[in-house]
Amino acid sequence: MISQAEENYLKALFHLTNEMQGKIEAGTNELAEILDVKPATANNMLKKLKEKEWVSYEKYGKITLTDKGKSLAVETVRKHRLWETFLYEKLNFTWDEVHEVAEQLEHIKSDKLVQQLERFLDFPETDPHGDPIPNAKGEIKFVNRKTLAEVEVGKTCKLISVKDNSSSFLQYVVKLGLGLSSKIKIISRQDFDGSMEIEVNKVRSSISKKVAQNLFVV
Amino acid sequence: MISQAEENYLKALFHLTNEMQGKIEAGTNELAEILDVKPATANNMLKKLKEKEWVSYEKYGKITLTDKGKSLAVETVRKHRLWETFLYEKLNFTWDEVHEVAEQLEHIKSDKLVQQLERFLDFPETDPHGDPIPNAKGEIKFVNRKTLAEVEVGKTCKLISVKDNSSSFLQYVVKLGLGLSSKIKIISRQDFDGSMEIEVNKVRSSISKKVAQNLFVV
DNA sequence: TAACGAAGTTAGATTAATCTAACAAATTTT
DNA sequence: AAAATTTGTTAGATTAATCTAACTTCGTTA
Ligand SMILES: [Mn+2]
Ligand SMILES: [Mn+2]
Ligand SMILES: [Mn+2]
Ligand SMILES: [Mn+2]
Repeated sequence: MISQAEENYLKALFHLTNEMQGKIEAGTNELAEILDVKPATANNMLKKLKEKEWVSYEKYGKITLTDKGKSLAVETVRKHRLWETFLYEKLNFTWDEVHEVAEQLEHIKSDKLVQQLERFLDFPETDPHGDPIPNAKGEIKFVNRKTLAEVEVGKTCKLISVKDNSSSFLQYVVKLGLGLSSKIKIISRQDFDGSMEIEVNKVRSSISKKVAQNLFVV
Repeated sequence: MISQAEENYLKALFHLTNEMQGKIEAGTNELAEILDVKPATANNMLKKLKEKEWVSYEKYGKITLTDKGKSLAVETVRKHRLWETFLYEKLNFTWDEVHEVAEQLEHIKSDKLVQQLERFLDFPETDPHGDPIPNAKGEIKFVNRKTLAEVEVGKTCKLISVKDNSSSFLQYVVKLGLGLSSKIKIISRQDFDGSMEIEVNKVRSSISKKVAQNLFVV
């Protein structure tokens, strides 16, 4: 029986290796970092995951998910995003509130629950942050997207998802007048720090490069 | 922060002491029994619960919940029954399937979730087994009920709740043609073993005393 | 009331998940 | 290539929840 901790590690590895543009392997420290544990702890867990054949990794080497590990991770991601959608669509949660509770709900073990929840939500394709929801077979509908930081000055684009799911970031995004599907026009960009001025619904704001890199657009 | 195990112990104590007719205190062994752990384990946990002032108990003495402990237990019962209702009403679960999943869902920590779930379900008063759902203040609408074993021969009564929530028992109840609100007529009762013949929708069945004691009627 | 069986407790071990501190290897910088 | 920095590992300790085996206390019955 897979534990909650194990599910969290596999999910984190999936985010690091499969959902990151141009990355297919992860390191102990970055894994520890996003799980908010010490590297020693992650290292200890890695040994267990390797033993169970959910990751492949050798001492001092890089970490990758095995097929089995990836499929377990995707199942957890699927549950996470279905629950976020449920909270948002049915229980009046805002998009900055759903993540924390979904972190707990994703660990509930019941195949029927997931299947019925998906039907109840009418087979949603994306969660409240614009991220794709894997289907029952573990297939993920990939959307070609880039970050706002990569868009040229003068162009207009549409926000389709956010990278950082923290409530502080999401609340800031709302404050900028942004939500999923918002049209964003790039007014100007500073060369030296990558900060930029954008226009949303006729309102102009200045945002840092860091912020722009956390907004995915098409 | 209260752990899942602690919540399970408090809930079990609540069932033993507050929801059992004519019982206000529990023993270590029966507590261990319903939680499916060894007496030594329960004893160990009892020390922690006492330390946290959620139970009052002295070595070799009886166990009772403190006010704080009772209120925590009721909150967990409330969540359990709301989730059971959700699974039954919205996700097409049958009444013998809801308990196991609710055992997990009851531990999710989010006040907003509980409050919104209750609203979403339109403030249900009872769960799929006929048990009352405590309100947000922890108040429970008590219904005067007796077990089928106590009903006189010749009388007709109505099933309002079941004591045993195990799926094997619930499936047996369904097989008898029974569900909540079913009318049951007592045809006869054997003196020596308390078994009885009942009639439900013109169909007669014979049930043991044990079964009759697990059916609550008015 | 003494003994017996039931109920309850203690001691010591185990497992999972975490930590700190010290150490080792790998990579980058000078 | 040596030094410095970053990355990763090990050893040992801690906490929560569980177990088994042995022991103690309680309550009932002869
Ligand atoms: Mn989680
Ligand atoms: Mn999300
Ligand atoms: Mn439970
Ligand atoms: Mn119930």
